[in-house]
Amino acid sequence: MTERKSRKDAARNREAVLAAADALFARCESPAEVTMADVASAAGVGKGTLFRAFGDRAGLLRALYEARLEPIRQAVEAGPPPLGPATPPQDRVPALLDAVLCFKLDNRRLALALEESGSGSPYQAEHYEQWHGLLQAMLEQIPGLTDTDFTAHALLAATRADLVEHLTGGERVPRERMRAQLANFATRVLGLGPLQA
Amino acid sequence: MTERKSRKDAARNREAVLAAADALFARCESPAEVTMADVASAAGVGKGTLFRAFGDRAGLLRALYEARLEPIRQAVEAGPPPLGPATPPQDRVPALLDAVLCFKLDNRRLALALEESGSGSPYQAEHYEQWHGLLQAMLEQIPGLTDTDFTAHALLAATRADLVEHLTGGERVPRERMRAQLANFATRVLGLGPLQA
DNA sequence: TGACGATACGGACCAAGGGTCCGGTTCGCA
DNA sequence: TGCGAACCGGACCCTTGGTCCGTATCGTCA
Repeated sequence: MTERKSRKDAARNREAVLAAADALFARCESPAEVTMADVASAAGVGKGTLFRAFGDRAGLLRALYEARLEPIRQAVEAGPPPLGPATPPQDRVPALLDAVLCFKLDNRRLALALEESGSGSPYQAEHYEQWHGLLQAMLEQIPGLTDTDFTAHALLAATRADLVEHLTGGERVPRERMRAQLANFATRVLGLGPLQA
Repeated sequence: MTERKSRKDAARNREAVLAAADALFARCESPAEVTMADVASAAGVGKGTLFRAFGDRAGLLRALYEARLEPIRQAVEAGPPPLGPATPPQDRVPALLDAVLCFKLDNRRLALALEESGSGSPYQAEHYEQWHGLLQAMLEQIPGLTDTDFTAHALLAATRADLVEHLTGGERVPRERMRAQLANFATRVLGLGPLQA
């Protein structure tokens, strides 16, 4: 491990900040109304501590996001089917998209905060690169598909946090229905046989 | 006309502000680095004037966007094929998507500014509602398609400004290639016959 | 044309929030 | 137990969106 041991008060504070931020983003309506000062005071910590630990607001969001994302990443990299690597692409692509969608559904506020307030476009984020790369590699193995780079982007775009938020919050689309619609859409894009209702 | 006559200095200033903002957003790298004060001074106008004319930053962006969008809207509502209403849906859907994509390509910075800095999600914007509604109505007329609401969202998501920006700016995808890829993607989603390279 | 009410102008001003700084404290190792 | 390093935290700074009000301009009516 290259990680230098840190003082335990520092580690404790880092955890406190993560927990507090998590709670605040979950509680609040719009991520914009959670200020860094709020997070600091909720964690019982000074702003200096917060910024030293995470660099800036985007850093805090990223750290939270990555922590939440870890289980899914594990399941994708070395888990059981249909997410794991042993699954044929035709089934794994929809499974991956479904996992991403469910993640966004379960972490609406957080994903929203990261995508909108995160410095620059979400396309520069490391985890996006990973999802896109993986998805593209899977698409590449499906015969008859071209433009896998663009197709991967387009499929992932259907799971954008603000779209998900709009569908659930504004149009009141239930979770299961949305998952079915995305699966249907993916199936159609993959061009697998005649789609059924 | 319900529009009350305004004083001509007001009208002149409004135009000056629009022109200045247009130029600034086109010139600058990221829309975030164009401040309201910049726009005001570039237009030779005070901040008060600017805010009275447009309400807030989002209002200015919207006004600019709408002005740019007008020609396309016209072409869609009552123009020649393939954009006009006389075109069969199978051809009109790709045409519409292509038009939207070209618009985003031609107005990258502006669209980016509106989508990211525009108050709230871009899904609350009036023009998005219009595009989505129109697209959905067209999809509805294509036999064999279900989930037209979601499908319309997903197709439009493939033309999001930050994705377009990422593809052109980061991945250096040429304009024509991108248009072809989107057309291909749309075709596949519409489920029309076997797709060719 | 002169005067007057209404409207617009514009820059000083305000508030909020992200990010920085540094004196004081705590930690952990010898 | 002593000491240097690391950390703490809140006061402070600065940018930026947005407001306010005294002043200038417009347009109309006599």
